[in-house]
Amino acid sequence: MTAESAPKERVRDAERTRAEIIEVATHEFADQGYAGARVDEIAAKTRTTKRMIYYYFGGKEGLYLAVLEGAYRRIRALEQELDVEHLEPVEALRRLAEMTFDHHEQHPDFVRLVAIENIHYAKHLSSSSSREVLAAPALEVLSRIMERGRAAGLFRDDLDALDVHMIISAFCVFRGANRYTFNAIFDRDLFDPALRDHLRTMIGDLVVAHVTAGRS
Amino acid sequence: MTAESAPKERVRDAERTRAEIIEVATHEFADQGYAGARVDEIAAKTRTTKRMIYYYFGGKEGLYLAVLEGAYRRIRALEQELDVEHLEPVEALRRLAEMTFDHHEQHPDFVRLVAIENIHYAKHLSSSSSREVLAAPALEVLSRIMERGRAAGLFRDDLDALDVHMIISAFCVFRGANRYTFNAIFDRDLFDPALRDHLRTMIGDLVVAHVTAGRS
DNA sequence: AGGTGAACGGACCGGTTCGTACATTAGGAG
DNA sequence: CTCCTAATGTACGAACCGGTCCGTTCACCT
Repeated sequence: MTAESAPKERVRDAERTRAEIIEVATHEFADQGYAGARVDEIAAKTRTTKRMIYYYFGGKEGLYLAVLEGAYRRIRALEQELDVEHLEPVEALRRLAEMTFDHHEQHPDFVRLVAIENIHYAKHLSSSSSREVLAAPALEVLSRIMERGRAAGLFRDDLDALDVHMIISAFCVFRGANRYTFNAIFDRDLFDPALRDHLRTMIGDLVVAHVTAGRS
Repeated sequence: MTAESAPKERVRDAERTRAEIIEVATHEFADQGYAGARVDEIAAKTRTTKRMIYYYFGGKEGLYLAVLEGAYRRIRALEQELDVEHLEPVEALRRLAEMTFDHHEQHPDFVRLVAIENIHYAKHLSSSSSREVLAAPALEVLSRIMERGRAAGLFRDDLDALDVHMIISAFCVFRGANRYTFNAIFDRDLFDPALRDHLRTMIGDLVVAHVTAGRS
């Protein structure tokens, strides 16, 4: 034994193979779309063969579903980490918006997969193990912030948390999902590092202005 | 001659055939994506044959490009109609936002084609007859409104028109492009007629709150 | 050690799909 | 009327692509 801590490099390792297929497939589907992605190509970029894709996932659609669920699972895990309970409502809201912003910037594959899934009318997401995968924890955090803000008389009292979530989401998703056509038309790269802080501040300003509108 | 005004129903009509192909292809590409759309299927839904697609557009990619350019051309034509010069800045801005909202609601195919084009990194849009097709007239209208708003001391003076345009666009595009996953996750159909007025008012409120933030 | 089942590889198949060669007709010009 | 070309239809080919068949090898268990 040269290394006892290392769990021994097995030639045959189901979990290892499965995970590698998912990883490669995530990039391929995100890059090419569902119809555009090629099972042969995914297999080729793996250390294993196409046979294994069918062995583990049943087929192209099964693989896509696994990719989608994996992506949502990872995102949900990240969302659950955020803790803004200790901040005052206005600052907490801004931070939530900025964290969503960072989040979407750091996971372009996820943003693209969501766009692709929408092209397919979310039919995979609708069936899947929906109820378990879904339910964004970010929304619960937001609800709490807004409750506190309302109680303190800082926020408007006619607002729905889901509406506010949509505003933040729309901004951050748009930036990632539409950056290419936006750049082609307006010649502005929304992912230009020099623009990042500006946009990040903007979504904070925007949502704060909205929930505090009418209050001095 | 049974009808003199009717331009005679010709059996062979290049423009007619061409237009019908574009129309059908627009729906197919918007519905299935580029890779998902089938040339045979498009041809079958036309009164003509696949041969004509290759005759007029050279191939699948050429057809897609023609569809994309046509969609942008139609949208641009609509944008040029809007006239808010007679309204005061705040109302004008709200109206612009609401018109964009209506606009995206009435042209779901366009919204989907933009999403699809982004999946392809806007490579078709970037090459194409870009400079001519692009340049959204809506942005010029917006610039004028903001200039007037600033001059009247109603708007903040540190805002960029393109930023404001992005906010409006993000909201309206998100509603159309992400409605399916949003509905799957939050069980709220963003195109539910009962919700329409609420969302329409919201984008107006949002953008007005943003540009007037800090002003009493 | 040897048996057993999970994990794996590679060749292959059948339908699909983009694209084309070739034949044909409509309809206007002269 | 005739010719000539734009416009159109039919049939087919070749590559592609998702999916499967069959055989092989590894790792663990007794």
